[in-house]
Amino acid sequence: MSLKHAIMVLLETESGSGYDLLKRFKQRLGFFWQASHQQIYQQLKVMHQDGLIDCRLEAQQGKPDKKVYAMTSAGHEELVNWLNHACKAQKINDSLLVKLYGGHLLDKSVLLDEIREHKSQHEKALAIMLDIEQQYIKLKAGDRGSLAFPFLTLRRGILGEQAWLAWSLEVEEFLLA
Amino acid sequence: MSLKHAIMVLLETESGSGYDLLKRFKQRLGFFWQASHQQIYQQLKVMHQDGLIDCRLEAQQGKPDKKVYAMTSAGHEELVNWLNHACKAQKINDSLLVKLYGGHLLDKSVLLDEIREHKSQHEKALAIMLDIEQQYIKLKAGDRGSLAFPFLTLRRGILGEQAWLAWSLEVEEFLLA
DNA sequence: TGTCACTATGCAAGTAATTGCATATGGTTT
DNA sequence: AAACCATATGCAATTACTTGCATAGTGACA
Repeated sequence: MSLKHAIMVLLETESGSGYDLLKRFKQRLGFFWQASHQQIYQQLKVMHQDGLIDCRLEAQQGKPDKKVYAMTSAGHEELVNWLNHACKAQKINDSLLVKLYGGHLLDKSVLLDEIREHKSQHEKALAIMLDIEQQYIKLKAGDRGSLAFPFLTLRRGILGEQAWLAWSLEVEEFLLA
Repeated sequence: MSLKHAIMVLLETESGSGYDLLKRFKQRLGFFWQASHQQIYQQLKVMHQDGLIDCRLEAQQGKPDKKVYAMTSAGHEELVNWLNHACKAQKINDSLLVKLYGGHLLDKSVLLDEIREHKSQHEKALAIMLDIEQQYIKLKAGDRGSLAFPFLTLRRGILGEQAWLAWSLEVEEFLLA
């Protein structure tokens, strides 16, 4: 399980509440990792119990109270340890492909609709990523420093989306032929 | 959940035991779906209880008995129904990218090792897929018929692996710079 | 004035997947 | 003879994730 470690990578840079982390998660890791609010809150609770993170209550005006979490040294140690051990090859369970594999069982038009919807989702995602990429490229060399690693993950997102798009086009052509 | 449906897509074409299905799964869907033997046996049990598949005991010589499963009409109906409903966008939780995102926390050489290992895994997977692609391409048009849809999923595998490789090279260059 | 979105957190129940173990035979390798 | 691989199936415990619900204040919009 490494949702735990994904959260720690974010907390390592900056402390934050569950809600903060949820947003940062979607903005920064969302291109290659998805997690729901329940998952994050549950994990934070467990991690706190395990002493990997500290928790401090913070009262706010006009808004509900926050629980602000911060890494402990035990957490930092665990994270660095995890980072230094090889991770297993990625698991990709894609139901669209299962569907396509059994494509002879359904109507071409149904498939075509789904592929087009799929394509449009990937187009949108790609547009957003290319935009972020442009922002990064415009930065002066000196300002890029700490963003270099996140940028590499963004590149992965871009190349991944482009591959999806190229494939969607092949499938579309096949279905129309 | 669609491991159930992935299994049904396979059973739809041909009946088989859990063990058979496990092998077919790895050969045919393994490029985009991974499942362990426990998962498959458990699913088959549940699907049988739910009346989606039949089960027939088959004695064998020199080998353990088999449980041969086959689709029921209820199963077929459920499958076609699932195929006709849009599926949710794919979830991709990739720990290598989490690691890279926090790359400043570890030694470049450790990262480099992991990326190279990653690259080599994708190279191997790509080689296998390209090989299968060649076999398909060599077939005469008449023999391709039922393989057209599986071929499209193979293409997805190929494009996906190529994207991983291109990205690995970018990362490698960055780490060496 | 009702509805919607945003901030902020959580429980409870159920489903799905992983990890580790267990059994049993036959054939091949060392 | 021991080790290992392939065939063939499964349980039990734990971990991870999903689904649905619940609370509660603020600000904007129509």
